[in-house]
Amino acid sequence: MGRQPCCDKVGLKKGPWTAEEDKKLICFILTNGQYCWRAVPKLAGLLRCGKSCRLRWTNYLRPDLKRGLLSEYEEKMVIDLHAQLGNRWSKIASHLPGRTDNEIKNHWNTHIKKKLKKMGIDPITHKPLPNATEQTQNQPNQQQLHQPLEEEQNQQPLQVDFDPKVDPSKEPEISLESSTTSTEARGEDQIIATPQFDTMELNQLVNNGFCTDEVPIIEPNEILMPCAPSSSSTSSSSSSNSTNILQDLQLPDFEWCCDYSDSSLIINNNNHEDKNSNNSAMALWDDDDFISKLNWLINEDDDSDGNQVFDGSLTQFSRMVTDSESWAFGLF
DNA sequence: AAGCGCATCAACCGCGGTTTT
DNA sequence: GAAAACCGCGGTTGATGCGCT
Repeated sequence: MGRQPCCDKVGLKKGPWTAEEDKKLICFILTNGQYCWRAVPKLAGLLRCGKSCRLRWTNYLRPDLKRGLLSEYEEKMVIDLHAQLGNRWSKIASHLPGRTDNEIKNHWNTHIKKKLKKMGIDPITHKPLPNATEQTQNQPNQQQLHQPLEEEQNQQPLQVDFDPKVDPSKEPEISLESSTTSTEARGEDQIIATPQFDTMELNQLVNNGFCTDEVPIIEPNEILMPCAPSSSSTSSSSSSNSTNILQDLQLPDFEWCCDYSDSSLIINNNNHEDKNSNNSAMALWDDDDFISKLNWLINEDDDSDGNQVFDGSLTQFSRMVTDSESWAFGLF
């Protein structure tokens, strides 16, 4: 005999998640962390399968998600990584903090594919389309941009280090020299997350194929959003467009951080002096007022079935998670 | 204002590899 | 070792929104 089924699929809810479901899932993960997914629906009081919960969390509710269109640089990264990895969206996503495989996949299919085709580039092979040679004469040599995987891997690629200490408002510097100081873990799928073309080609690509008017740039520094109630925050016009719902709530300053090395999710209070230090540093909560507010937010509208009474102080949880839009809809 | 078509993206489905019994 | 469930991934779908006529 094998295992017992994780859940009885009869009677499970499908389709779009409601704010209430989001809230339940968030509360559960707040209290338990990312737990065995098959147990989550039952324990969280959700009529969903664990798979659906995991998907909802990873693609939508995770607080470290960066919402909004991909920036130019992210698009370039995606294109280059796709040239190296193909449709391995999760691997590509792992090089783009705050982005999910689903998001990248969607963006590829809806935006990048079209742009590449428009440029006369085959989005699958990353080579000029056969019938587009004329069109590509004015374009950068795409075979230079994206060489076949085997060739690329035998070369010392250009390299971009995602160093959190580097001013995030600037795009990562592209080194034209090979480097052995990559900060990323070396693994089987280690890909130097670097566009395989030089800066001139990059500029050509940007100027010829990527209209900056089309893609609002989200700078890396917007991943970690300073949440001081900004007088001119354009994102405050709509909660649904907000990068972080807590901005909308105008709670005390903090920023979401994420230690991508082990996927730990943390909240980093913006008041900390060391906020620019390595993201892997576990931030502590020292704003009792903020904590009490969050406690109140969660407890204020507790589930009537009592499954998710969030009766502990948030300070006891090392991994804090929350969501943007669902908080807006679910808690208010 | 209504109808239509297109674009977007959240969510589902199915598969393959891994883990557990 | 086999069987069955779990998990994660990639492909696809369908609901919704938006722009155009």
